[in-house]
Amino acid sequence: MIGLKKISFFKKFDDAHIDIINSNSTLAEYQPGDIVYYEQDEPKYLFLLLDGRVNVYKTNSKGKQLHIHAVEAVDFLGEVAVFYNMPYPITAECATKCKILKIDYKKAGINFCKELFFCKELVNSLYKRIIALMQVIDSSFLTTKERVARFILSNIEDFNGATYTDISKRLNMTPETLSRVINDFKRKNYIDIDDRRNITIIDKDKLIEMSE
Amino acid sequence: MIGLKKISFFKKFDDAHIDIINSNSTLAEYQPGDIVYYEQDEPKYLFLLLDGRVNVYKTNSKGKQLHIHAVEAVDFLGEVAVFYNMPYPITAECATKCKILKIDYKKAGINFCKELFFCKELVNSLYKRIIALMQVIDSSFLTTKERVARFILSNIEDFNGATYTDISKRLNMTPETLSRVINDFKRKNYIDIDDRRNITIIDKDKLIEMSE
DNA sequence: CGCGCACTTGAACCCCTTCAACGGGCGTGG
DNA sequence: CCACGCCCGTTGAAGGGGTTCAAGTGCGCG
Repeated sequence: MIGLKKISFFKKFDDAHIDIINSNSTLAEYQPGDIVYYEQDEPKYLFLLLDGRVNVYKTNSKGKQLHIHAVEAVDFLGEVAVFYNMPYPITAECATKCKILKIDYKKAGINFCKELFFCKELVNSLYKRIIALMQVIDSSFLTTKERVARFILSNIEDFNGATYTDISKRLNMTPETLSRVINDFKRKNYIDIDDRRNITIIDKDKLIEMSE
Repeated sequence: MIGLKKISFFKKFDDAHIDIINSNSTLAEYQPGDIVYYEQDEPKYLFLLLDGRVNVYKTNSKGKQLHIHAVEAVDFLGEVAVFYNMPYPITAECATKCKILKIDYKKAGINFCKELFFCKELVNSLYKRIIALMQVIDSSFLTTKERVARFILSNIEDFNGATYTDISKRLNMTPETLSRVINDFKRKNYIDIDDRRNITIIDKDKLIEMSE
């Protein structure tokens, strides 16, 4: 029995609903790199990411990946597929250790849209997806330098502990390109990198200018 | 007074609601090329496209446009901005003559999310946006040849009367590139083009193979 | 007839990827 | 403790897909 009541999302559910969900759900632990679901799979579960971070990306027929965004707990996963009865449109891969509630929504027989409060949550969730997709499209306009500048300005802490290879995936470019851009910024004194490869911003204005 | 009752979307509204919307709306006629709203504008109206087709695209700081999709009547326009109180994320431009209902949603004081049936419509609308955005992202994987092949296979009728310049915008490529690809397909006998520049498919299998 | 617009075609260019070679750090096993 | 392998980052060189620029060409229409 999982304490669903503690999750803000479920606060408005009455006990009967929570029981139904509880009795049709399993809590799973995932390791970094584990796949929650693959693009094209038929939806089986509605996932609720309770702890951790999951990367969501699309893969084309040639195996190339396009990173869309990182889903942070607590949030849904796979809700678009589930509610529209279509194959999962993307692949979801754990970036960290994750705790995920797998809701067998068919067994649970929940018609979420019957409940206004749930419908509202669904709207919120879809809205977040739209914003993420818009950002991907926005950044598809940008050159690699612009994307990196933007990333440094808004996600500098993400460089801690992460490899360039990981970051380059999030930025949809090759590690080589990321390396070249970063070293170019360093050479131009926009940023500095210490021994432990932590980045500090030296010339914020230049970076802002650069980021568009 | 506009016959809102006739529009399927409003069928479930009671008369009081319809009156409120009616008395806070104006019906506007647009010509091809007219802008319904610009990216970054503060939302003023919720638009309901009653007749015609509207192209929706993003523009970057260098003026380059990325076509996202074509909205066909009857559908909302601007609902993401309106419901989330953010600037319009895209630009909407009429492709044909259009009839659009401009709802002054603030004056009307409608809290759409209070009504379950409306909330459901909103979910549907957001869902459509997500699908369109996913398709844009999907096609960003493809080469120009793949995109053109796909377009010929699924939108061949759209070549009638349209210029290559228009089509190239929808496909997010330059007219030069479209011309080169089309003529390449013709040279290889995948398609044929008559005097009036109507396209017929000769080798459908090759096109399918080509489209990925 | 002449003008404008759309399409065509070639050539240069650009941005990024790909490929390849190399170096350095770190853990593991001998 | 050293040796080895591996992964990650770096750097250069080549290549590719598409855009841009520029110079035609052809057609419709006043």
